[in-house]
Amino acid sequence: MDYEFGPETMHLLKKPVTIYDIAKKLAVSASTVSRALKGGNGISPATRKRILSAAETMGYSTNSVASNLRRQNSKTVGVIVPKLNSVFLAEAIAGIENELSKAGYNLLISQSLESVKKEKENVKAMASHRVIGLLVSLAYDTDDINHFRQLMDNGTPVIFFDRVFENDHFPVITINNFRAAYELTSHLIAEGCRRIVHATGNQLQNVYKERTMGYKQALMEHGISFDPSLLIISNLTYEEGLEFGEKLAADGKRPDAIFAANDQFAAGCMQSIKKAGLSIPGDVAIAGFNDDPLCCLVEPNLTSVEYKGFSVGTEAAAKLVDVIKNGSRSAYKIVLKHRLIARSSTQKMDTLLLGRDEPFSSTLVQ
Amino acid sequence: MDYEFGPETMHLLKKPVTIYDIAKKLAVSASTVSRALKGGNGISPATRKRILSAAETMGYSTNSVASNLRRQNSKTVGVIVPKLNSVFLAEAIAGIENELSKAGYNLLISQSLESVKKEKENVKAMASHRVIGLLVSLAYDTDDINHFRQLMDNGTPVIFFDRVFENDHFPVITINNFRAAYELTSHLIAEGCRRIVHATGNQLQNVYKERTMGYKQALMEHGISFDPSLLIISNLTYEEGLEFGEKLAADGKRPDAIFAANDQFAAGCMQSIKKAGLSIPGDVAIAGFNDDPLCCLVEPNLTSVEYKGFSVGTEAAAKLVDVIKNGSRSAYKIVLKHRLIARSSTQKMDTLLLGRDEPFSSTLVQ
DNA sequence: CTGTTAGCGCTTTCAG
DNA sequence: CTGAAAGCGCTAACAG
Repeated sequence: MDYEFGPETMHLLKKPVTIYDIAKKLAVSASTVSRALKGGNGISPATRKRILSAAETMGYSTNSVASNLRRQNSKTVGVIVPKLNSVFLAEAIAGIENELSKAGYNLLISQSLESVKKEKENVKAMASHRVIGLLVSLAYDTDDINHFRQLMDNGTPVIFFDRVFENDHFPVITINNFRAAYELTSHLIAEGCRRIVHATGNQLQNVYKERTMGYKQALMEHGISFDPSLLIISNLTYEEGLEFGEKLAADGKRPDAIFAANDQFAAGCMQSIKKAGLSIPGDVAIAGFNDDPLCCLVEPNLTSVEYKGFSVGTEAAAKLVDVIKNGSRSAYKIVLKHRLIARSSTQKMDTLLLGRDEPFSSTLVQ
Repeated sequence: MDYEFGPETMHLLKKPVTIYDIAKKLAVSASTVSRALKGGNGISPATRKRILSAAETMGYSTNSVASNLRRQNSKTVGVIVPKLNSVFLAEAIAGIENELSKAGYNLLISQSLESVKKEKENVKAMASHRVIGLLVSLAYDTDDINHFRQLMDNGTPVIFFDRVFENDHFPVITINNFRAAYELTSHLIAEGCRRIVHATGNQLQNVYKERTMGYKQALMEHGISFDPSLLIISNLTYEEGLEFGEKLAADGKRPDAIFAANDQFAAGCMQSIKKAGLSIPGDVAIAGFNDDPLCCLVEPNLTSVEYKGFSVGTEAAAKLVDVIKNGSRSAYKIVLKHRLIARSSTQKMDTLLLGRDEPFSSTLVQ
């Protein structure tokens, strides 16, 4: 048999066998079959066995579409992320899938491609599919979350992770971005840096806004006045990092450190700064954020903030399962651990590895 | 209003509005509402307008579960991959989502975690959900594809990509792994390497098996006899690469090149070999496979075979859409372009960049 | 323990 | 152009 069911040959297809087919064959009622199939009580072991084996031989496959409609419950969870091809988000989704499949849920996934517009469409699709919960990391330009309102109104739990919007209605899962950036900046200052560039993203996004605040706070506390010309807003791609590094290397009044809000940008900077013949961290110290695997591949190794996508995903999914099953909310904000990992890209002094096994903020904060 | 719909407060939830609610409100029939909503003909512009605006204000959201059941067509495509947190697969899935969402389909995604057992469960779940098509990259230990049989039998198109199983029933999308490995090995030989290690994965997997064959073929054609002790079967992680590199550096009768079947392993080797004080490519040339972004981050830059996950995903999805819409099969095998990119990790001689803009094998092969 | 019955929300003939 | 009626496949009262 070959792979060629054209519009003309459709009639050749066996159509899926239903519980009625099984029922007829065994001369029982459909409800008996239904009961047998779902494995609870209220049915004799004998008939169950007959039904199960008939189902097997007839090639029966539950129609969950029908079942979902009838039970008003889809066993499907939606996930909306800005993009699927990012190490962090891929890790997060892996964590989510892992957790959710354990709980017997399926995953409907879509990407907003960093656009609120598509995000709104995605939400609508999720609503149509009657997902029983939604996990979301917001698009680059999302600046309010009214488009999630309707879902919430009919009781569908929505949980935000990583790129979130602080609010009083939905749980939110992040790290303490402020604190992490504060720690990182303080580390740079401790290494003797004074003119520290901060390259970051859209300030509408909590993650970037908070990191910027942490950066400013650290400067302030160390008596360094904030220089707006050292704050760079960028899309934080590797390429933009490259470009920025080039410009910086040519700069007469060159900064002595770069703190980028992600590792890609930092790696780009590193590349072009090395190419320009400057030494790292001697001339310019460089730090990133996320602790992407690339941190240990570039030379010198890149100082960064560890923030595991997999755990974020796992945590978000676990929280969702909890909310679905218990219907209650135990915390509206979960702050996950982070860890500053100082590597050679910032260690001008002979300092010790700063990575701490006792990270700053651990889990649950109400 | 707060986020706390417990089992006790469920009655507070507005339940979703149906077409009947709209119908009642406007004193028309449900079928009229249905027609209006789906935007075809057979309805007066005036009533359509009324219905549309009522739907809007009432917060109507199509119940696609019901609609799918009725139409016997789910508009949902399934994706099963060995894991979600791999650069290649994340790229592939991004490509798939991109293509499929353009066509108006939704994505049900699951990972087999490299286990046939879970893969089988995943297939069952996909079948239950009545996906209208399935895209699959196989698990590490999958050695037959009978578990996809039933889906095919009721006419659901299944398309394999990357890790595939050659067969006469389902389309398959890959690159010419044999050829790519052949080219890469030949390149190493041209650079003067003679004792070339090939580190690869499970030989049940087409991708690894074919690469091994390409490697052997190149050796043979250049009069180098195949030495089984130079063929390493591994899980190809970075860590295993590190380990292997260490062992190799200590080896008295050291090989002069490593061709790893992925970039992670190659990068690991590079790391520990550099640490051991050997020069790359002087003492040992190293090449990987996939052209992961890391290739341009490590030093020296890693020679690899470009094979873009995004295009593979896009191609697979496009093919699926085609099959779904036209029901026919135009080719059972699609071979995508690959490109050998020689970088400094293998260029002992002063050869030119080997990257060709006219790659070897382009698209469609029947 | 098993069967009957009545829908879940939507689409689709078929009549008007 | 609109309405009535039937039913997709399954589940859950409710009877027996």
